[in-house]
Amino acid sequence: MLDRELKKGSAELLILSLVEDQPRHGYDIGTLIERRSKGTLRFNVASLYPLLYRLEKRGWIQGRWVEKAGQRRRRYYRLTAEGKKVLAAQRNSWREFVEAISRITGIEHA
Amino acid sequence: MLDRELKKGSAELLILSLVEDQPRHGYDIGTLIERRSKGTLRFNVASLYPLLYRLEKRGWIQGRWVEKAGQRRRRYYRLTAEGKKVLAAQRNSWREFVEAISRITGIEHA
DNA sequence: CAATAATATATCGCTATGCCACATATCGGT
DNA sequence: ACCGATATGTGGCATAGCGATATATTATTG
Repeated sequence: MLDRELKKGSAELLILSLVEDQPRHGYDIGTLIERRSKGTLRFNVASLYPLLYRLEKRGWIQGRWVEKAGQRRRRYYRLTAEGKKVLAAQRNSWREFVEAISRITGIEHA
Repeated sequence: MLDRELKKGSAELLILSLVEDQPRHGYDIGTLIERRSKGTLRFNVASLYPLLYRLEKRGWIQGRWVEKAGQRRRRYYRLTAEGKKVLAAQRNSWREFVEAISRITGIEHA
């Protein structure tokens, strides 16, 4: 119903936003989304990790393994230059999308 | 990533909202969504019609054939009592969803 | 110290969804 | 006669979501 990019947009938008300021690893991203949304949003690992691989393959994020004594290895993802552009575009798409739904359903947002 | 209801929510929400005030037929719903969203949202018929059948099967909308001379038969859908409840719930879910995304991505809405 | 929870990444396989492409039918305009 | 708009409908493919399951390490708690 919306163009392909927009539809996948909300999931991708969340991840790209979270790695914007600092590199984060998958598990961190998953728990952050759940906590910050107060439980409204939840990522299943079987969706989250494959999505991270897709984003990396597209060159929007770049991962690297970090191993520290006393903790399991983690793969930290940072936003690439290309990813920054995509994030900006997706933010606009999201705004447009929400406005469109508002116009049709009559829902107002705080 | 969101619960099943929420995810299908946006598509269902649009349809339920549009048949809230008056019965509408499928083609009308499709063109209305496209026009009111100024092209941002578009329903493919191969998604729209099956979705209408699903909503009717669940008892949220009720369709009836209307045949008038000088036009092709149309199936008009009206919102059922059950559908009204679902619509109210989905409006709340949608608001929650948008707020959650806003909190995580830092996007403000007009 | 043994069991359990939390952390962290990973994948199989089922189901549902989206949509391209195509099909059918009627009406109005050119 | 042809084409575009209106109107409904479907087969089949590609993809996404996710429950279930697996593996490995560290922290906690009885």
